[in-house]
Amino acid sequence: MGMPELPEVETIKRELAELIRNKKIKSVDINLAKQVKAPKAKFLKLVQGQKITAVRRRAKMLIFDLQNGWHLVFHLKMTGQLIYRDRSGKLAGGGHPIKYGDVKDKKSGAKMGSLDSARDKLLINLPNKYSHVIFNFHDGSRLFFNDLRQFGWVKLVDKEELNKIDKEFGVEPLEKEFTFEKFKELLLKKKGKVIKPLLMEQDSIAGVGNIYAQEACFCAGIVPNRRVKDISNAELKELYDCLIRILKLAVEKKGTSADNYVDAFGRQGNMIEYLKVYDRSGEKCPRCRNIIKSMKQGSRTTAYCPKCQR
DNA sequence: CGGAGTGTTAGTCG
DNA sequence: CCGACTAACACTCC
Repeated sequence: MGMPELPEVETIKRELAELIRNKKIKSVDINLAKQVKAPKAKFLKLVQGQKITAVRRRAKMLIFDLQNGWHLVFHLKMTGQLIYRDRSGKLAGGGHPIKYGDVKDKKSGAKMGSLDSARDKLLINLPNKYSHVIFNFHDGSRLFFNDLRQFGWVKLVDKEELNKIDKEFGVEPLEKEFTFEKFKELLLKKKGKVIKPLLMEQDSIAGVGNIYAQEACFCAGIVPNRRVKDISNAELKELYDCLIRILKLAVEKKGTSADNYVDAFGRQGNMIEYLKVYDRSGEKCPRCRNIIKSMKQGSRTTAYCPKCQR
């Protein structure tokens, strides 16, 4: 559970933009070829020696612009990580200790990110057995593409292919063009559909996944299996406001680390303590103290409060 | 020890 | 076109 959605990828993007923009890729180690969606020789030829001119995000994808006009596109899927380390191989950011999220695991009570867990220990050892692609920069710093479950990928695309990918995705919910009118128009095009899974359809609204779709529904007081046609205009406005507010807060908190996600420094995000229903089935609703329930929608879990959400 | 659960997305099938 | 389902994978939880 807990995968990079828009806020997590946005966090990595902002950090990497500072860390690797204008750096030159000296070499790339491809340890697991299937995660690189290009012939290896072509990939190495077009990537090695190139300067990264920009780091961008589209939906849940990270894009590195290369000086030669090609682009690296990353999708982290569920357990992908992009972690930067300077030439010392230790902590980025001037040698200060990593400030991990001060978040307690609600099951064990142990502080997450306290370097107690095996995963945390793996994390400070880079490369580790999940470091499937490694970018080595000219200054000795490195970028590790780790992926436990190996669903993530990096593609090498030209401008035309990038445009094609871009067109497959919908509106960016934190951009100006995501107005309430646009939101309504998108939803009402599919008014027979169930709201929560619809919020996650990438070709309508880009970047919303299972966590933030659940949270938006809770915030708006809408039960996640309502059909769009049964939701009033006032409720849709509430949902729209909630979605934007939650995504912005999540970016501010550097994302949700429910499981594998860490930012470009290898730090956990701090959003989990602001989540109201996600992974809280069986706990008390923070609003009405009734018990939070969960249901399956498609193959994914949705948690909701049966009293607060109608 | 073993089976279920975890979630993103492409793909298949009816 | 649509929904339902599965595969890809590895680890955790019960």
